[in-house]
Amino acid sequence: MARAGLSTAAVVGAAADIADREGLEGLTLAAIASAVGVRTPSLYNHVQSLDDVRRRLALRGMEELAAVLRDAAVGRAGDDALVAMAHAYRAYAQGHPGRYAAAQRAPDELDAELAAAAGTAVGVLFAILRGYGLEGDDAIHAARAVRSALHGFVSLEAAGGFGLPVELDASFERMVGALARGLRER
Amino acid sequence: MARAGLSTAAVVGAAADIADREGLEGLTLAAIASAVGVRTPSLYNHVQSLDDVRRRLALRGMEELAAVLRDAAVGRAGDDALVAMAHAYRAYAQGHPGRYAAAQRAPDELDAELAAAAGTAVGVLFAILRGYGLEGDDAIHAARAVRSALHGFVSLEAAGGFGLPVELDASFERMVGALARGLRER
DNA sequence: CCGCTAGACTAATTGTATTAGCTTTCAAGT
DNA sequence: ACTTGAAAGCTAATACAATTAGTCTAGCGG
Repeated sequence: MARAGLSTAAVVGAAADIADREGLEGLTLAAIASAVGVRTPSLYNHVQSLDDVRRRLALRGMEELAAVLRDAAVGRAGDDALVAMAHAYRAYAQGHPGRYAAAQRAPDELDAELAAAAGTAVGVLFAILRGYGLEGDDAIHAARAVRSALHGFVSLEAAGGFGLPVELDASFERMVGALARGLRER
Repeated sequence: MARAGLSTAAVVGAAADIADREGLEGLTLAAIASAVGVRTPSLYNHVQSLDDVRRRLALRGMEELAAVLRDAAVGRAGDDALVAMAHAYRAYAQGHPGRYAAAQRAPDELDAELAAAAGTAVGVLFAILRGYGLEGDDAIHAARAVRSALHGFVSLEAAGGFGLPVELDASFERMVGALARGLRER
């Protein structure tokens, strides 16, 4: 009963570590409680439910991803910006697989915060696309294609979907290069 | 106790329906048992565990996907084949989201059947790429890019990750067109 | 110093997977 | 037809996760 000095942020932080280490399915209230040194029901003083933890984790992941992308793109333009952003994207997904996976959940309508964070991340992409002269519908379609390629690659990579992990860096390089070419030559 | 005439295939079939309807998380032994009109423990006469069900579901999904892709590509070549295969891919993922999601799990080393099914599906893609003059490493990198784009698109689409689902068909068309161009112009 | 609330706890409920052991059906062999 | 044995159902029981209810106390505001 010695106050554990817990907080919502601490709970979500522990959840993030577990999700990154064990995967999203291994994220359990019991595991979180054990990690922060408390009994499971005590977590309910800081979060509403396991699903609430997942939502907060998704938000944190999306915010971190948006920040990483922005940092990568700032001060760059054109292919340079696109390549830097793509590598930052992949690095984040590799370094924080649990948070990245959590961030891919549907926004849930009510969840304005998550939608805002996602908007920030997509905003970085749109800024880069503007450097290619893409605006309006063209930019929307292009952004969807770029997101598809990046998300698809890191998802398949994380799932071991590419068979032998040989030459994955080269594959990614080439794909990003092809994306850049596709954006330029439209 | 009137023999329900159950079989492994029937269990997996019910599981496939549930997964497509409710999502992979909604796939529970209790739900399957209820669907086939049996008590939960009776399922163990036909499958080894819930994870075994998931594995068999993944196999079925990958086999179906491979068949669908082959059917779409057969008798076509070049852009025609690529476009047809891409649309078949998306249609399968949309029509059978649970099976598609199940099929994305890691092969698990031992699972030669799933690996073989995945090999068949990828083989269709390689055959199409050969029509673009791509062989060896070039084909591997190209296949990874195409798979990334397709999987990324259908995943984001299924997760509602694209915001408003406006113009998604057009986005997909354009992305596939860009893929075709990218393969040609290398 | 007092009291009250936030935050911890234990106990209990529900739902899931899984195992054990019993029972019944059905078909194959006599 | 009769026996019998395994396959396929069942109930009962265990273990673990999420969640709720209700209790207790630390430690801060007055």
